[in-house]
Amino acid sequence: MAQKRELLDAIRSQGRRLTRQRQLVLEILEEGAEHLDAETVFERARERDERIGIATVYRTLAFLKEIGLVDEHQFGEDHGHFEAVQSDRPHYHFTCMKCGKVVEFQSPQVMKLARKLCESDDLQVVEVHLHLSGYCVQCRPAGTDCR
Amino acid sequence: MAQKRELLDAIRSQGRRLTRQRQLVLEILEEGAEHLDAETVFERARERDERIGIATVYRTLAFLKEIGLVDEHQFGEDHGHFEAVQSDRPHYHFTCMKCGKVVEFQSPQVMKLARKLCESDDLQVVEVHLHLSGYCVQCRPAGTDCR
DNA sequence: GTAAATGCAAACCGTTTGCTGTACA
DNA sequence: TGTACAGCAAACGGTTTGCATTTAC
Repeated sequence: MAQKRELLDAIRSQGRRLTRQRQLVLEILEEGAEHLDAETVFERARERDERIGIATVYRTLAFLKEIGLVDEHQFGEDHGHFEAVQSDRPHYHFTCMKCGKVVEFQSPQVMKLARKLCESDDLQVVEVHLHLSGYCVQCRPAGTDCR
Repeated sequence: MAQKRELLDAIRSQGRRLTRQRQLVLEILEEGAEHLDAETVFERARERDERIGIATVYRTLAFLKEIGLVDEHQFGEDHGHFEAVQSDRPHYHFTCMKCGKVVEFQSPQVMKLARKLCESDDLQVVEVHLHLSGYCVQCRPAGTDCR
């Protein structure tokens, strides 16, 4: 859970407000610890506040992203997935092409490699997205092996 | 340019047809050698065939992707970008957050690292998407250095 | 009290689909 | 000549926006 104090500071620093709805959305992302899409966040929010609207969810997700409390991922689908940032724990994802399961990795080697790739072109890396897809053990086509 | 022969085989093998429009879309992707979105492909196609429709462009892009002649990338934007595959040359992208410029990398190390990450969870890797973003030399905020 | 944020509904925009007519094999 | 494909327009689904109302500060 994010410290309430820090959260308040982050928000108020820009003359913006901590509303019931913003707390709710962030709470849902934090306790879920999954990669929820906006629709799912909306559904879960509705369970606790039946008056919240989908527009508020989208605006809040954009807002939380803007102040750095939430990350968005695409996963090759046509809609975004959101998660509360786990501070200074950059991580990467694998999606199973059959069952959709998502596995997370943490590996400093990825950032290291990214920096190395950028060196020769003098590029400054800010974000690194590594997204693998394939088959998990359960879904692997019979007879194939990790190639 | 893809060999016409191979192209025909790839298409006909499934009882499907090589139409003027499919040739046109593939031509545009190959000569552009950029990462075009569907709208841009459509505009360029219209210049040479004023009767082609956007639906045909989308259907053709999906078709070319299906038979493996075209790749789609998201680049964190809300719409897809397409490119003709350069056979067995997997590559990765960097997007400048200010000017939008795209830089490509080729590095076998990425696939190597991906496989290593997947080993312990017994995952079979099929696709690897590495997408970096940050600032190019021209756009780098003044006074900052490659951290 | 007064901006900022919400809720609702309508708009938006990239993409897909249904249908009828066209053209590749 | 039969069937895959094209063109058009309408539908779709995720996301954004305009506006009146509410609420945090």
